[in-house]
Amino acid sequence: MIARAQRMLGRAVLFPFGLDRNGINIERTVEQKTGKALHRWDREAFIQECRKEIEAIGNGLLELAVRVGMSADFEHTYYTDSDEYRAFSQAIFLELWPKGLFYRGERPTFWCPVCETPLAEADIDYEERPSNLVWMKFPLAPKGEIRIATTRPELLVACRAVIVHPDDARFADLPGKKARVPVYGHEVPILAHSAAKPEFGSGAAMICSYGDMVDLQLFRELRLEPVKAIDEHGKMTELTGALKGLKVGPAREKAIEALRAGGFLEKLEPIQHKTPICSRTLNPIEFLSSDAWYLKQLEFRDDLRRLAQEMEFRPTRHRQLVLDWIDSLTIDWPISRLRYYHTEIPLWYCKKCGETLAPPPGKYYRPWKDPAPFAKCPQCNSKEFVGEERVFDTWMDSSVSNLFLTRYRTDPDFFAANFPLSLRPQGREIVRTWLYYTMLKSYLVRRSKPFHRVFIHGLGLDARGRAMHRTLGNIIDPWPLLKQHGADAIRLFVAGETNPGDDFRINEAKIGGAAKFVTKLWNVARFISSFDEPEAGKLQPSDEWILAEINRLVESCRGAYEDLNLFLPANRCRDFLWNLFAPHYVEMVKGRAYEGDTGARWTLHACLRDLLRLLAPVTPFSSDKIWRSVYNGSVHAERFPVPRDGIPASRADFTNDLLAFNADVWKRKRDQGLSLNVELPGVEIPPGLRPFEGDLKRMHRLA
RNA sequence: GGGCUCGUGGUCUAGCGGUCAUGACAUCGCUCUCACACAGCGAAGGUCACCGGUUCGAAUCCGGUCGAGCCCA
Repeated sequence: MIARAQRMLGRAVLFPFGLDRNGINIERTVEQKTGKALHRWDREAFIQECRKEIEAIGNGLLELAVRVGMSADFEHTYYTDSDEYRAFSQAIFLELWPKGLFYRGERPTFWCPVCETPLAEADIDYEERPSNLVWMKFPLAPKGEIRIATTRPELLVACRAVIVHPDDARFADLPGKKARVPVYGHEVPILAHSAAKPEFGSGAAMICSYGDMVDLQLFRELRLEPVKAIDEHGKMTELTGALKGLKVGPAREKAIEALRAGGFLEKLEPIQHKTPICSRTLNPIEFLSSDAWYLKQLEFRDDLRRLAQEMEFRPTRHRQLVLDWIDSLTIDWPISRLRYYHTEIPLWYCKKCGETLAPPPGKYYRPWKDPAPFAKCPQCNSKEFVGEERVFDTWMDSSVSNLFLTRYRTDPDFFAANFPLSLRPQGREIVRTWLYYTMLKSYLVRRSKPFHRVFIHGLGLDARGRAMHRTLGNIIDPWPLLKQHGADAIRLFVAGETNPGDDFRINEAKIGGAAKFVTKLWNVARFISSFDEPEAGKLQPSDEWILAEINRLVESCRGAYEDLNLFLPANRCRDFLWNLFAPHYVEMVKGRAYEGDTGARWTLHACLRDLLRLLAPVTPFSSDKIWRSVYNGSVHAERFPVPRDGIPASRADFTNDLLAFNADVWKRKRDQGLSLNVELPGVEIPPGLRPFEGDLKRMHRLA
């Protein structure tokens, strides 16, 4: 709708269509369909399977995009899993490589035990989930005990310290002493630290590798030695003794039993616990130390905040979403994933000296299968290399779509003319990923904002107001709605339901209501098209009145479209046609129109032309169909109308009186049980409406 | 705990200082009136969340309370 509106405002619009087809989502689909986890597949076979699957899904989406009337350049649809796109994504990586922005490190990060890969902060959601707060007693040395509450008793073996708040009087004498960890028996120091929350649990917390973000920070800060209690598959390691091989859930139960048996368990308190989960699988994530590639981002936060200020946002308040996200970042971006259907990280390692080697940008590199593009290691002259097996986080690809589309690297003139792009339209739910990462990449590559304007739309919600989720099973299939009500009705509903940026509940009854409007438009057009359109006409006061009204409509709709607001035109046009034009103006001038009066005929056509053009971005199918059959060419090749000169705006001042008078006459007839086409004697035209006397008398058959 | 939104008839929404609060969908009644019964006309339905303040006057501005949603901690 935005593309169509911008075109009708006179702009040349580049609206490429692309599908992001890399990633864990498609891999998960294949895993679930075949019942075979990725890491048990042959890599090549798995990639083939994913490709087959994504082709079908992608084609379905493409078909849907066309059917709903997206006005994109479907001739040049791009796919992020094409060799060309992947080569481009790798090229950006390789371009940034010499700048030292990437580093490799072994450190604890977010880890999804289901996907078996490290994740970035952006991949993590938080959800309130029921949990047990386990109250335990830790013996003190030489005597006494301390009460500690935890939600992660299975991590006892990895406990390396106990903390209490420095101002907490209950524990004032404890810092400096030692506590003995139940079941496992090792001693850990009790420390005063402000990270302890006095009001949570007993006020004392155990610090384990790694239960949560606080654990992670404290291990780093206090230089504690981590213990690996959970492995990459989400199972307990042999260090946990009796828990070995269990998944986290059962291990927790068993740990509680062990505490109970040892007399350490005090009580279980059911609580709602904010649990970090993988945004794709919705499984609780773990904090695991693993080897990963990182892209620096924390040091650029001030610049990114500045870029966010330099871009215009629609609605303006949604700028806050990206600012909040930038503020909340705590680690650099882990960009490597232990997955297959992604863009490969284009790196090789020297087998002998371990040197990391990066090839020149340009080609599509698959280090896990391709021969190394090097003759010898520049460090040690060795001729043997190992290809990197890991892949990029998909957002590494998605975050360069703007550079790809502006032909960075391939067409300098085109790039110079089109970067930054004028507009990024996208959903609210991917601000912290697509928008944020694109800002980061454009900043690193060009020190520039990626877009002039960012349009952030809301989400379509189900009937109960919940966002649609595969796991919730509440996804609404658009096809039956399209078949029943048509694309225009759905578009009109979506545009007119809520203000720009707000979420909207998908309401089939209201889509039906929108469909009625489309029918109404069609009927009005049919009526008007039964009259020839004169070159010009002698305008009567009624004609000038409706032209003054439509001038106002044109002006407000143009302004709204400029501002990327579809809500206002959708509603104003509906209101104008249904509540003003059709029942009042059309009825008033019918008599004249049938008699061939040029003023009425010219005005009817003028209004229809304006309405069709104003509605074309929202209801492109019907607007165009009508335009083609009544006038010439396509409405989509037209510009928006402009207010007509020579119509006094003051003519619109009659509107309220006219509406009131018509309603009054209709009411009189009905009170007297008269049909509308029956003559009604004895009605005076109010003095204020004298100019309309002729039309009003004929409309109501006033004697 | 912090930030951002928002609370208007059954549902969704307009109005953002000044006549009896807008329209849509749903409900009810009447009507085939020469574009349209996928219509027209009419009816019922609202303490504009609550409390206080500013003002001649507030749904509309200000403060607070309560509630909802989202994001972040």
